[in-house]
Amino acid sequence: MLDQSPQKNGPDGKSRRATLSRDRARQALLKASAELFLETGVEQFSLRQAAERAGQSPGNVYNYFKDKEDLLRSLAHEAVTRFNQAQGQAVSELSDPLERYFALGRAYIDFGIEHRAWYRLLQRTDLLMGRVDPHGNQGEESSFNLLTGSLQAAMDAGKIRPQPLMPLAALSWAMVHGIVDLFHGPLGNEPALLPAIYQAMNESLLHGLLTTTNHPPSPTSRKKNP
Amino acid sequence: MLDQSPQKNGPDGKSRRATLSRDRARQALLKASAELFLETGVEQFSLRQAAERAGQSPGNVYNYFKDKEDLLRSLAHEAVTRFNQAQGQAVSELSDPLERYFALGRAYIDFGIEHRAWYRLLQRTDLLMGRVDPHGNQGEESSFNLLTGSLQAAMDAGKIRPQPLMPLAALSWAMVHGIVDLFHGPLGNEPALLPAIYQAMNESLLHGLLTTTNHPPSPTSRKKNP
DNA sequence: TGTATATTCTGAACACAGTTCAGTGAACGA
DNA sequence: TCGTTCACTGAACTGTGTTCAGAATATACA
Repeated sequence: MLDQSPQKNGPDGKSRRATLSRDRARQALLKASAELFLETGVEQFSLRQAAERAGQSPGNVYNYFKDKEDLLRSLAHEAVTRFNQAQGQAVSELSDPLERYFALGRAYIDFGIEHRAWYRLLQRTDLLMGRVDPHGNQGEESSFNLLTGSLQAAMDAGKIRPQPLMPLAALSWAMVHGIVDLFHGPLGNEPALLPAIYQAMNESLLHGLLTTTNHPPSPTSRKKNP
Repeated sequence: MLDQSPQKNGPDGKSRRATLSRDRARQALLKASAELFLETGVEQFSLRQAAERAGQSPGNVYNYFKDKEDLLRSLAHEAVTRFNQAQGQAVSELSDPLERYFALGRAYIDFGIEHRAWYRLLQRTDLLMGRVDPHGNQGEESSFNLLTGSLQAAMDAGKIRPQPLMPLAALSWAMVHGIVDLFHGPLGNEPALLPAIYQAMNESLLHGLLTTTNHPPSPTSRKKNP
C-alpha cells in the first residue's frame, strides 16, 4: 500500500495522455530535485527551489508527493539502487566468504565517503542496507543479505568462529557506518587516516587485538577475570 | 576570540549590575532551551519557542548568542561535561588498560543510547570526544585522550599487538559511534540486540574472528594472498 | 535628587520554509 | 461543440531564523 502517486486509473484505463503527462511532470520534479539535492545536501534541500527548478509551482508538488519527506524518500530510491549495485559489484567476482565480507565493508565505506549526500539521504530515510526494501526489487539482493550471507558462509566453511549471526552482522554494519559517519564529521579533514583504518579494521577483526596465546574461547561461555 | 557574550567591561569595571542581569537572562535562556531541547530534539528545536519559554522576545536572543547555531553550541557545553563525566567515571576505578578500554566503549554506547538528544547535539556540533575542547577545562581529561591513553598503555604493557595508535583509536571510536547511531535509527526497535552486540564486539576485538591457528602477523608487514 | 548616558529588551518587519486550497485553463470524451 | 476532468497556478496561512529602530530600563554623573 505504498502508492505515493495517487494514480487513479479510471475504469478501462482512460486518460492515457494525462497519465503520461503526470509521469513526465513527476519525473521532471525528481530530476530537478536530485540536481538540487546534490548541490545542497539533505539539510538545506528546499521543496520550493526544487519545484522552481522543475518549472512548476510549489503547490503542484503535492499532486505527486504526499509531502517533502515523501519526495525525499522517492529520491532515495535512486540512491538505494546505486548503493546496492556498488555492494553487489564489490563481491561479484569473489567466492571466498571472508573476502566477500571484507569487500562489502570496503565498498560500503567507499560509497559512503564518495557519495556523501546520497549516503546521508539513505541514512535519514532508513533505507540503508535494504532492511526496508523500497520497491521489492527481486533482481538485486538486499545488501544486508549479502552481509549476513557472507558471514554465514564463512561460519559454515569453518573459517570464522561459530557465533550468533545477527549481532556480528550488526556489529559489522556499525563499524563501517561509524567510519563513514566519522569521515563525514570530525575526521573529515584527515582522509589520510582511511587506509590505516582499513588495515586496523582488517587485522583487528581477523586476529584480534591480543598478543599472547589467546586460547580461543568456546562460543558460549567466557571467563570474566583471566 | 570566542567571546560569544559581548561583555564590554568598560574602564574600571563599571556597570556591574548590568552584567549580572545579563548573566541571569542568558542563563534563563539556556535553561529554557535545554528543557525544550530535551522535548523536541535537535531537528525540531525552535529559537522562538525557547525564547518564549524563557519569557523573552525572539530578537533578544541575539543579544546573547550570535545565532541559533551558537545557542546550540553553548547548550552542547553542558552535554560535553556530562559525557566527559560519564567517560571518566567509567574508568575511575579501573587500572588495567584493556579493562579501561572496554569500559570506555561500554560507557560511550550507554551514554549515546540513554541520552539520545544530547548525543545527537554533540554529534552535530562536532564536540564529540573532546577533539574540539570547548572551554579548555583543565580539570577533566579529554575523552579522546582517555581512549588513546588506554590503548597506548595496553600496548606498552604488551597486552595488545603494537600498531599505529591513531587508526586503532579512530576505529574504536567509529565502532561505538556506529553502534549508537544504529540504535538511534534502524535498530531502534531491537534493543534486545545490544548485549549480544557487546559480546560480539568484545570477542571479535580480543580474539578476532578466525578459528584456526592464526599465526599473529608481524606488526608491520602483512601477506596478501595466504 | 535630577539628568544624561548606556544597556536591555520589545515588537514589528523581512525572507524563506512547508503546506493548503479555491480557482483557472487546457486536454479529453462524447 | 459542449461538459467534464484534471494538472496546475498563485495566493494565503503558519512557522522559522534574523534584523533593527525605538521603547523601556538601569546606571553614572551632577
